[in-house]
Amino acid sequence: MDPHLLTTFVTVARHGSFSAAAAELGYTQSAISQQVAALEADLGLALLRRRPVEPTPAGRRLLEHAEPLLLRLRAARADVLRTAAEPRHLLRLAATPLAVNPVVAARLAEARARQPRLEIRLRMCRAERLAALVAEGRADLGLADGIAAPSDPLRLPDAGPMTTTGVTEEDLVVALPAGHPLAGRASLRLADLIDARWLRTPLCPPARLRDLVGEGFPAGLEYEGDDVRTALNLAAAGHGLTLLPASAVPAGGGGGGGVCAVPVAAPRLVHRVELLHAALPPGAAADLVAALSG
Amino acid sequence: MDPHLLTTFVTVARHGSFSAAAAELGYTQSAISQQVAALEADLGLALLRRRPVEPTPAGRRLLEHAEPLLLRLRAARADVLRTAAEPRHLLRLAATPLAVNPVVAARLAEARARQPRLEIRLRMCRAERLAALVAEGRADLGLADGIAAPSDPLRLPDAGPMTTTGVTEEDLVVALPAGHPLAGRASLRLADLIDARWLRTPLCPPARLRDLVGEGFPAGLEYEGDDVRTALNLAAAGHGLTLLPASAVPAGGGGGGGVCAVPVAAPRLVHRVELLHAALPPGAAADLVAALSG
DNA sequence: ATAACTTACGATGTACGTAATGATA
DNA sequence: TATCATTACGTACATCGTAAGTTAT
Repeated sequence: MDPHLLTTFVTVARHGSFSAAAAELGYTQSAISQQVAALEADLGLALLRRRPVEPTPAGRRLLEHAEPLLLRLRAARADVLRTAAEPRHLLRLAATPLAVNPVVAARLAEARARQPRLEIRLRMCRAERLAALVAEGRADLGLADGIAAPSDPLRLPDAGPMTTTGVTEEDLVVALPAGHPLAGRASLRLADLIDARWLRTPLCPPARLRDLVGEGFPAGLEYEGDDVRTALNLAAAGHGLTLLPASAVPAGGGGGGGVCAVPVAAPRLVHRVELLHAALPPGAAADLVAALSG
Repeated sequence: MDPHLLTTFVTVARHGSFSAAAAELGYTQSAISQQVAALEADLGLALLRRRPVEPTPAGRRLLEHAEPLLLRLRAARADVLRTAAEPRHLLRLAATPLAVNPVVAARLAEARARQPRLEIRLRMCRAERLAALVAEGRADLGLADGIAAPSDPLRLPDAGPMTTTGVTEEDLVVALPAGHPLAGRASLRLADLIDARWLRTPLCPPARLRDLVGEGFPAGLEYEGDDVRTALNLAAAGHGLTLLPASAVPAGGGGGGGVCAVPVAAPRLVHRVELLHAALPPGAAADLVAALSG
């Protein structure tokens, strides 16, 4: 169960090919073959069926363990290295697209006003990768957004010991095309929309949507990008509805061809932003955490 | 961050000695020295200060990560191997001393009555080790007991993905010596006992007691064993109070020199028993789980 | 026939043990 | 000075690459 072999195994399984894994990892096909063989010999059972390359049941089991295990290993390494790190004036912040709402942006501004030497590099990433990024120390702070019941924490993937703090909670709205029968309502229940078409976009993770709206919700268009205006334009054009924080939808829904934001009354849901970080590097990080936590 | 080196490092830190670690792991002193040096070189920082051998701050950090990491690694290995295991007729059960209460014992009997071929080997262990034992596959099922709010899960150490099921909940009582001023009461509040002396015993983990009773509770006698009758005898003799499940304290508190069990009315607490298991080996395990879950 | 994994084998590097050296109480 | 960790060095083993072999499409 050498992590080296585990990495190779995971890569082979992901590519479904020994040669592709070899290319990615910078080994020869032969070395990969030997490494997989060594892992199988160590465990005493076959992990991959060849030609086509696909995991056996035992292999599938191992895959479920290997990824989080390797993540924790990298996280531990990063954490130990942080104890000896230089104080940083540059903080690397990772955020999901909807996490930097007006409140968060304002608090970042306050922090920078108080600490002129503080530099911030903000980088966007998807929610699934955010926790890993922070755990591995490739970002100092993470801002994740998601949909939750009021005061409930977000369900983030477990990437080892990390601190999470609630930052903001705001109303959740459904973005409806201006001409939609429910547009203009003061609020609505998700149950009213059970047959509606939904926009599939990482802005509102499909997994979460399935929880909220039910299993077989009819899929509208799938938008793989994470630009809010694009999503709004698609919603306005009737490609499907989408759930967004109120602040992401421009006010004055009267304009022609726009979208209309209707708050979700039931179930009680909010759009929540959370700050997550591992052990903080010495320097300005602690101040920024305090500023963001409000 | 080779697990091999990590194991060595943890062992050295535990013994506070390279030579003792060498003896335990079956290496020479020299090999241990080289392994620790290799780990330090890999991370680029000192992990141990020598003579006396004790961890540096970075080393302490690494120790916090290493133990759970190695546990998860062993757990993953055990889980994968289980997928290819033979069906077992012998189930290895691990339990904390108070987990096998009358209800649990009865359910075990039912299961054995239904499945005559089923063999059970029951082994006692402390709560801290139980989760690790199950995760590593050294026990098939674990029965843990502890104190919790009604319907709340126990706070067990995280040892990787595991299923936990509530089995029983019963009243929590304070075992008081028969002559105690509060003996004979129908119920009491823990706050009434804030100045009482408590028996320190693994039967009622001191950490939990500290949560419940407050920080500086005066320590009575410390009993390192886990025999309930011994603890009751000590309580009867006035060495200190202890929290126990109602079924562990014999009824009829009138007898001379015995203990009197008084239920805890506030805070609302119960003695809870939970069943935990990883992926079940094929065979009788699933039936036993069903029987225990009731 | 060909793309893809496996096996054979030689070169390189890593890891351990023995033994000598160095440091500390 | 005795104990304990480190360093030096030789050996054994593990790992990788090249190249030949095998197998499924």
